[in-house]
Amino acid sequence: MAAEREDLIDALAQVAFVTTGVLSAAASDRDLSLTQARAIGILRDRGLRMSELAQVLGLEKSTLSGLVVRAEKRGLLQRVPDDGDRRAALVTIAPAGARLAQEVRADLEQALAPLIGGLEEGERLQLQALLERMIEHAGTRPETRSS
Amino acid sequence: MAAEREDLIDALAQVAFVTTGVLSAAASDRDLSLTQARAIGILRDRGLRMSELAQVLGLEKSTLSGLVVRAEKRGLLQRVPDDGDRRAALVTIAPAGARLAQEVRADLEQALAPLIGGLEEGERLQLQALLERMIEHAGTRPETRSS
DNA sequence: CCGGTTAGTTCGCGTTACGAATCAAAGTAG
DNA sequence: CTACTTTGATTCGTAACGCGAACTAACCGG
Repeated sequence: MAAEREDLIDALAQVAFVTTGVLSAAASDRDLSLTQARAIGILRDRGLRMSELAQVLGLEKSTLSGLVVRAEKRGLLQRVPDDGDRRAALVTIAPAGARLAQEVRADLEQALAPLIGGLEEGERLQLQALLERMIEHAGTRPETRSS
Repeated sequence: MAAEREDLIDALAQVAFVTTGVLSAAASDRDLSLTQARAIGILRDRGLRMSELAQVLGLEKSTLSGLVVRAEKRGLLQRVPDDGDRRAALVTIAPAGARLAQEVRADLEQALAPLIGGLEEGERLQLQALLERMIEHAGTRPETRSS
């Protein structure tokens, strides 16, 4: 039964690589790095502070600075000063960024279609439910990083 | 029903990021890049030619060269000449690399434990089966990259 | 042999990411 | 009100990653 768990890990890893690979390709078609694509995807809904976004992405603040500067130069993101704390900057998505995010998302969906297309409607829902349960439990862990 | 599919995509992406994030952390604890970790994971079983490994990883041959050189310097991989074709080099895992792969894998398993631990035994098998079906259909697609 | 193809390597370049140092704004005594 | 510390973010130097173009070596068909 330990072997079973190992196989699950393998399957998870493989699917993860395929998914990120596809996303990375869709992103780079639009001159976005995988991380930039992630960032605009995350900011689709809400704005975040630099430090918050860095944590979500698992990056150092210094790394994020550069990333946001580049994205801002391209008009994909924008930094607005957080009123109430003049040190903090709120990163929000700009119209062009939202558009790009939409496109990348569409490409991702299309590229993954053959994978999930092989599943029945009910199986898709099952899969989604299982994945969402996993994500829930992921929140339990405080840190993804160790160093 | 389009919304359902979108949610599945979201769930897939999130799980993919968590998984690669965890793996990346486990790898970097041992001074391995995510790609290096992938490489030694792939070579766990079988040896591959440079070009084959490059394709599996979705990398350019030139990129792989550097990666293998660095890994070889650390005694993780080794290149043996392919007899029958003196141009080709077979990349195989070295003892130290196999040990590291084992460790990384153990860490990955441990880090993912809370996620899959929330599932019943039967659900785990279900999930694994669904993921494996997806991977099968992934093989149908000829190329993961576009440019 | 000789052109064409295939396997790998080398080189130069830009991007990504990290960590240490720095700076400004907040918070916290005393 | 003036220090001292903490927090949010940027800058700078450095290393690794990845690409594409150019190159070498070996195979392959005539």
